[in-house]
Amino acid sequence: MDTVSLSEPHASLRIYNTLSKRKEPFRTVQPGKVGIYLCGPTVYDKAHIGHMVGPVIFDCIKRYLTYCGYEVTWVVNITDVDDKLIAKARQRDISMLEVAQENIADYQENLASLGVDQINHFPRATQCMDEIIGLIHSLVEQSFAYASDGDVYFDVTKDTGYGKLSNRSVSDLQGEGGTTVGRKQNAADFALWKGAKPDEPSWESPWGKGRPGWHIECSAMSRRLLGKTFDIHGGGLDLVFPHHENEIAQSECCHSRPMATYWAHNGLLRSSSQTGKVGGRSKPGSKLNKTSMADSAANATATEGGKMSRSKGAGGLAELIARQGGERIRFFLLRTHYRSTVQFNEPAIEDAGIGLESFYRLLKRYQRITGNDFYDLVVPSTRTEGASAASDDPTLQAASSCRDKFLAAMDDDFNTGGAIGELFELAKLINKFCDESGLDQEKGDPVERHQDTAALGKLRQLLTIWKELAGILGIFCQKPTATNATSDRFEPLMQLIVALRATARAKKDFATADTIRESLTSVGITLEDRTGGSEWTAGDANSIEGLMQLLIALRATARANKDFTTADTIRNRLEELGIMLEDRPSGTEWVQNADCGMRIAE
RNA sequence: GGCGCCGUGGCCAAGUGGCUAAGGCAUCGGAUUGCAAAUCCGACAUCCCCGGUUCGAAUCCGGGCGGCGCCUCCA
Repeated sequence: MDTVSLSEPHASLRIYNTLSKRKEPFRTVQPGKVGIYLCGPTVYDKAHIGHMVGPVIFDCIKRYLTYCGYEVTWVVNITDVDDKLIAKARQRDISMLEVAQENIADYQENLASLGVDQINHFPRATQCMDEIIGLIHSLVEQSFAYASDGDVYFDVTKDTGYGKLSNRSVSDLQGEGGTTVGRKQNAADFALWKGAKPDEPSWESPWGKGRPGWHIECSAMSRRLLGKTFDIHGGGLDLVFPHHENEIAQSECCHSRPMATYWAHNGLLRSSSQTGKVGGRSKPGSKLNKTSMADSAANATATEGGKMSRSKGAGGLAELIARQGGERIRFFLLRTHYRSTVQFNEPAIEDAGIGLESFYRLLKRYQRITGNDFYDLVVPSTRTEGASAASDDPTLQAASSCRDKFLAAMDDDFNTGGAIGELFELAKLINKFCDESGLDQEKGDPVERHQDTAALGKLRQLLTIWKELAGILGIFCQKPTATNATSDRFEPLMQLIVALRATARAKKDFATADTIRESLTSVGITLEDRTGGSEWTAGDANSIEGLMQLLIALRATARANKDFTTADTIRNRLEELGIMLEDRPSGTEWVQNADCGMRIAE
């Protein structure tokens, strides 16, 4: 086999290679360019969370390589022809194409939800038939493959390197057979082309009508989009054998060149019992828990333990994302090194979400102090650009050290878990800086405000570093869109409640103030008193009813205390929002005008 | 049976030969707060067991115990 000369190694980046079973310095086929091929799904059914592990880590890998100055092309293939697709199409009485189309849409929506947006090409097997047939033809011509009764098989005995990826020998594999044993010359031979059975989707070929074997599409599509030799080939650990072993056999025998320099395999997800606790406090009166319970039937597979797979009924990724949010799931997956097995369960995702929330509070703090939006910060897009000049400021020095450690972790085979540790460290550093510089305090004195200018500049620098690093992981890149359908009502109601509470606090009526806060807590809203006023966390769809009940109760108390000013304030403010209160003997009910008197409450 | 992976505090999880074993969650103290929340400070592990190599090991080697993956479709 010909050798391919590679670029000089990157100064610090190392990647684990399944082929050599060790970490290697990173070199590329073409200087400054990287080609990545990741094996995507067979789209016979909806995606499950296991399908997201590879895309999420490779999304980070591409971001990181780009950040390191490489021009990266990333391909994720889609297998849209296979036995299971055919079976599914028959079962549903639609075409194979339709089955594929549906599940591709599902897959891509899920990717988008997890922030995976770096993929350049999604080639589909059915759209690459010419390349596939050409490749098989070449293998037959070179005697690496043989036609047999409408099928074409790859002859593993002709490939001297066969088994090098998965560390097996051809003789080890000769015990196997399978249903096609009669047509094969060796038990370990595998199909490149399968002759069509009646009523199966098929394509014309020199060997008659048929369809490609599973492995050949990847050899064909990677060659078309990335060349005969490209840099990184990825996929789940379960694809090492036979899929990737066979890809190597096909491509390398055909081209007499290495197929890929690095073979990177992500660990598999395991579902584990939901009863197994993974830290994480449950919020008081949390609606999260309620939802988890309600959906526990849908997650039956997650309670069984063992490997995730569609054949075991795993699925419902879209529902999981709806429940947990894509960012949490992404963050959850990145907490663990990509080659490790991840125990997957919802409490663990919620646990990851708690950490994420502390980051959001930091961003909010930045906004509160500076009046600027964190998402407007412009960050360095490359590693060299981000390298800060030496500073004698201890805080900036410490931040720079966090950045160095973060990058060192990423350099070490994309250790996102270690990198996230540094993100937490940096966040703590920034919070501490805010605490110590007293930036949260309101300054009336112009002299003090002037002193703050330097501190504010420093704060901006610190957040910029934080955003730069978070961006490598693909988190906190863009402002989350407020999706709360109730937010139109929610904000004004909260403002009213908080104003009522502020009045109570001003009058040292702490009993009322505390009642209000506790009531909000039980509806899932946390109130935080700041120097400039109270802040609150977003509620969910059910919060509105809770807020209304709280207001009704507050008004009732005020009326009982003959505090008609407060009672009327509540009613009048609500009226301005188009909400009418109706006092009935059975209690007060509320009606939303906008909905033509349709009662929302019970 | 063949090939391979893993076992770090209550839980999750970095670290793979040498400063005080990252970080997150949880817990317990303290600062702060009207009280909280948030934030900060502090406390909390000698790394499954045994043996070996070494001046020195969680980190290397051997053995054991335990968990898991692939060898059939699978990310």
